[in-house]
Amino acid sequence: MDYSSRINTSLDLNLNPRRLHEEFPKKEVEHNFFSLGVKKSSVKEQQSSSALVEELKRVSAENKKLTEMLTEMCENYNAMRSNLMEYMRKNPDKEQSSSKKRKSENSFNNSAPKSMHGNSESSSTDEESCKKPKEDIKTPVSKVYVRTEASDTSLIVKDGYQWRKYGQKVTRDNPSPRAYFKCSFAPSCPVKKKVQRSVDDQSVLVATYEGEHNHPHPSQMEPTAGSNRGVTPCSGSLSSSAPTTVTLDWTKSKSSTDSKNITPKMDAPQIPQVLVEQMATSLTKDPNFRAALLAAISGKMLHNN
DNA sequence: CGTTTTTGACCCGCGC
DNA sequence: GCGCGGGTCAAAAACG
Repeated sequence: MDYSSRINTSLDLNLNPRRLHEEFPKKEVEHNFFSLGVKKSSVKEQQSSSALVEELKRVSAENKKLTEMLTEMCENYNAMRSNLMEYMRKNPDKEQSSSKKRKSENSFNNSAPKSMHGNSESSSTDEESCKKPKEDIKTPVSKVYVRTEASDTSLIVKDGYQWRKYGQKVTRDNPSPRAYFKCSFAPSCPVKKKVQRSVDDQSVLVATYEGEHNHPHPSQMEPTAGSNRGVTPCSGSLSSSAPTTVTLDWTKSKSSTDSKNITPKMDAPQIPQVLVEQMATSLTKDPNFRAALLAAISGKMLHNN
């Protein structure tokens, strides 16, 4: 796998034009890269590191922009879903006949908005919320679609929590096995997770979360600046509505040196702006993230050389 | 040696 | 009541 060719720190969000190459003469970067381990302080190196800080700021801004886009997208999705609900209410007999419990795994394809294509989109199964009112109130269900390498056979979805596998089954409607996990971070945590490959796209893992964590997120246990309560954002507000769905594409971050430390956790579609900024801040403060970023930037530049 | 994973057995709800 | 299928249990194996 070509490590450096896959990492592009710019997400082309039109935040800033790519001015990296103008600011970094290649030799200087190379010098900076190879002298990372050796404590040397030259004027050039300081310039390079300040440029790196600039780059870091740019990436942080992009990250912020991304989360804003995600929030906006989720809002659009919610609006679309409510439209769909309204439509289904007006045309009840058209949709009702096929609502069976065992079709719930497949149904996201049928109810997905037609304007989207590919498999990076996600939609909730409205029928789930309609068919199981009791359970929805008690145990909120959310779905996360994770794109992985197709060759990767492990049903592991890194979401920052600690899971213990307690079962695996081959279900009727999907040839790939479904794995059952319990949250093992706290003994009393009731959250369960089911992970199964998508029928349509074997490279997509479908993780279904049931319940709410009754403990802080492990990554937020460490002393960071005033994290309010340190609980997974917004999960409580979703308990009575349809299952939440989020799509993540982790295939690109997989080559990162320490991607598990920056695992995105997106249980909720609507992320408060304060939280977004906290996430961005904590990312930029994380030494592991900085090191990984540094390696990625340096690797890309060396590759371009 | 403690923890986690594997996997067959078992339980339970649902449809016929 | 019976069979089917999803979900869970628990003993054994694997792992660190």
